[in-house]
Amino acid sequence: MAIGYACITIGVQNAGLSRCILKNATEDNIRAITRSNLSALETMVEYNIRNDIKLFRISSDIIPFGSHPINEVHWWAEFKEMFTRIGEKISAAEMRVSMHPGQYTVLNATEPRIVQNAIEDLKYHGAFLKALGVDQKNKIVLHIGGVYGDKAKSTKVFIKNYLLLPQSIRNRLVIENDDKNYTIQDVLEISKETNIPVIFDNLHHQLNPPMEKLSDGKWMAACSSTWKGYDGKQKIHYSQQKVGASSGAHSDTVLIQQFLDFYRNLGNKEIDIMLEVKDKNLSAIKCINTAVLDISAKLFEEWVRYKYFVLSRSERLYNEIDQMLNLKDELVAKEFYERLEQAYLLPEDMEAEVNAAQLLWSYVSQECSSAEKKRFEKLVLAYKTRACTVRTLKNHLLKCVLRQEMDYLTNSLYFYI
DNA sequence: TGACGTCAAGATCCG
DNA sequence: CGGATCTTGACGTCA
Repeated sequence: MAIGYACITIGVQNAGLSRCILKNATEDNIRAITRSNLSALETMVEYNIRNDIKLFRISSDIIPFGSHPINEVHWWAEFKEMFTRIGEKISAAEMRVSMHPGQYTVLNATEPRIVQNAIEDLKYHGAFLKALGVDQKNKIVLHIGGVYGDKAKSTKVFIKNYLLLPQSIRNRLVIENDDKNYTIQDVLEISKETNIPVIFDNLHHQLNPPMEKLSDGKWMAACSSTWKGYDGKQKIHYSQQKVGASSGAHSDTVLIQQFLDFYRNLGNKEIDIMLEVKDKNLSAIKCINTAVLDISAKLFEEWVRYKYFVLSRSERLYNEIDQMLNLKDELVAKEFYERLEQAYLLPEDMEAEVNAAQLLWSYVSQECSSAEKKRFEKLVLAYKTRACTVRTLKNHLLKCVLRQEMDYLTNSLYFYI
């Protein structure tokens, strides 16, 4: 069992990805962005290792224009050392990585150029994973594509084009149900003919259920047998609908009770769960700490990161959690995270925000310049009169914290949520 | 033709 | 100048 997240980390320094637009895609710029992004990847991998996260999706944007003819950089050779080093860290930690070309990579398109682009894109993803030196349990996830008014015919085209792919790419390819066109039943039928492993996506399934009505558990069991030993453990995607948003939109955070209901009903616990959620690594750690690990030791570290954020929302919740953590015997991860969720959902309270900002300021102010002091006071006043948002205030505090290298505060989620 | 999804870059406006 | 707030980009399908 592993639980992981996709592409980017919240609240981790030096882990941001860069990109460029076509207009700026010169050889030098592509090279510089590639180097920077590989360095960010290494930071994210190290973060995952520190936090016992063993499942991670690598962003398709990691190489700018990775499958576009404008990119003529032989990045797999030029950055071989970095790839090898990162790949070794991944393997040594028994982390499983994946990549997921988006909705615009359409292998079954009617237009040959689009099919060719899709093939190039899959080759790019394959080359990236190969450069890392990770084995074929590290997958490339793909949707089936378009329907073009005839699903049976388009399904055949998908299979035909799949068979055109190099064996090394086919070895890594797995297919997923989508929220509009191909149901889990459609995808399983394609798997029957091709032996491609199938990813069950719970939210897509909810929005696009097949004619045949089975429980989620039954569908996941059906997918389970598409995963062979050399493919690694069965993998699924899990997400929750964002309330009030357009259907299919991912929630800001994974609500832990809802996740536990799903998790406890899983027949097969030997399964890897990729979370698709806005707060990324934060929800991954939440779910791991609640469902997988014995967390009492980990929770205190979590609290160090969250505490000022909670204080900025509510002193009552802050005190409740603080007291809860002192009663170690009665410590329950679920209750801890449910209180964090309450804090998330509370509306902004100006008094609480000012209170938290001033507490942090009492640590920061001891070593700051008079200009920083002046700006802080100005921003507090501005915030109180609604002339600026609390974000501005937080950014200023963070800038002071980073300049002073106050390590215990730089990772505080107060600054990032 | 616009919506869909992604998320930083880029542009623009404000004080 | 810093910061807030759009808009753009690059991809393809579908209503």
